[in-house]
Amino acid sequence: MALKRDSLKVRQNDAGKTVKVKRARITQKAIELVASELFARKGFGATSLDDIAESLGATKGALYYHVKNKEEILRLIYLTVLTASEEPLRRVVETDLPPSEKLRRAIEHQTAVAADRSPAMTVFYREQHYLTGPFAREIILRKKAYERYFEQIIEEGQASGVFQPSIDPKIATYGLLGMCNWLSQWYRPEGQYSPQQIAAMFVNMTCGLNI
Amino acid sequence: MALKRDSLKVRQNDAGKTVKVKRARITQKAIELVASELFARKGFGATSLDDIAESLGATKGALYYHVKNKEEILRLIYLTVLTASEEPLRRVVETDLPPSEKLRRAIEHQTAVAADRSPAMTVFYREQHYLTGPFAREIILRKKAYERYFEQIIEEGQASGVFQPSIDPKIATYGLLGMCNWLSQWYRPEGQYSPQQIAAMFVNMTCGLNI
DNA sequence: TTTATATTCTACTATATGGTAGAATATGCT
DNA sequence: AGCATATTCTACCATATAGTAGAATATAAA
Repeated sequence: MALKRDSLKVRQNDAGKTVKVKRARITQKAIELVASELFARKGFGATSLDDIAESLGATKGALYYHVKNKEEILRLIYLTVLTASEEPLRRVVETDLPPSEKLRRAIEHQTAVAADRSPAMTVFYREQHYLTGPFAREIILRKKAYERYFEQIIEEGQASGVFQPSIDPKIATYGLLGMCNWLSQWYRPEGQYSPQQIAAMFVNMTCGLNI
Repeated sequence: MALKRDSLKVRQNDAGKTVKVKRARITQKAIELVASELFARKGFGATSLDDIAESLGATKGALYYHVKNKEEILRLIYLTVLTASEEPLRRVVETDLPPSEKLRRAIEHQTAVAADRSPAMTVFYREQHYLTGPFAREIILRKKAYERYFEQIIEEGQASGVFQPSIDPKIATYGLLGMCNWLSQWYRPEGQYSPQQIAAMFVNMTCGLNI
């Protein structure tokens, strides 16, 4: 079922000379990207390693030169999403901006991540139960820590009297994250609004947090 | 691996008489409930029919007397969630209440559904890609129709001048549904707040929709 | 008790798939 | 060119599991 790749054939180049084209080489990143899309579309369990290999124009055996097993591919996706998420949010929290502005930026950031890592995000919030061992525990902890950033911003706003004190910061965090992360269920890049525009509407919707 | 069920043995009843105990009978609903929990915890793809049968104290063969195949179990779950969701929301939309009150009730309803059908909801928003054929298409349509209810409420509120006109009703709907449905990722019945309390906080958060 | 029906169990098949070993091929260096 | 290394391919194994057939057992009615 593996595709016969052009790259294995001898081709004519621009000058008409026959040259052996470099074999299209597989990389970990390529595996991760292709897998993200397949996992998002068909699910981790329903995507076979043969599927992934075929999408890369290679065979299953080649995959195992770059990754230890199927779960490692999933691990790569989780690490990518976390890496893209954590740092920027941490920086927002550590600025001196007023809480409402911090929250605005946090929402913008979360929306942006959900939008442009769309397939990876879909996987991130859907296939966690396939992770096992220490890595699974690590993800749980890092997700909790990530939520804490949002909670901090909200607590700060409540302490300085600009956010409603009647809303539990944890619940508010879940609400905001749900709103933003849900993008992975509906967002399409070709849609009417940019992630920034969507984030702006979300901010407007939730200015109910302000007093 | 199948459990030997007590119900197959001859027991002594309270009066000391030996009686044949009724065999614990499997029903479609029992299969659906057990499967909901297993699917939510391990995923549809990673849950085998043997797993489900074992949780019911039966064998796989018995399952096939009540359902046609594995996908039908998933279909049952989807139908249950939709049945529990659609009607009450439709009634809210069709009342004469002011839009802001309609929206409050809609949020309350959505939160309640997400909370007390928790495993089923997890499955509902995670395993849709395992549905095939006409049923898959039906689900897509009914989900869209469901979103339309929310959009209607928001449009109505904007038309009567009580909701901000700058927010696209579709985006607002996605935001609100995301907020509520995200409960399936974190809600635990033994937690600090009731679904009603959570819904009240969500309503407060999003009163930014009001002018 | 007998009989018909409903329900479950046992044992099996066919298939898909994660993973592996070693051969084959490409690549880059000397 | 020749060699060592990196990378991919082919062919295979072992296992899990959806689904099936028919025997076995329970249930209810007469």
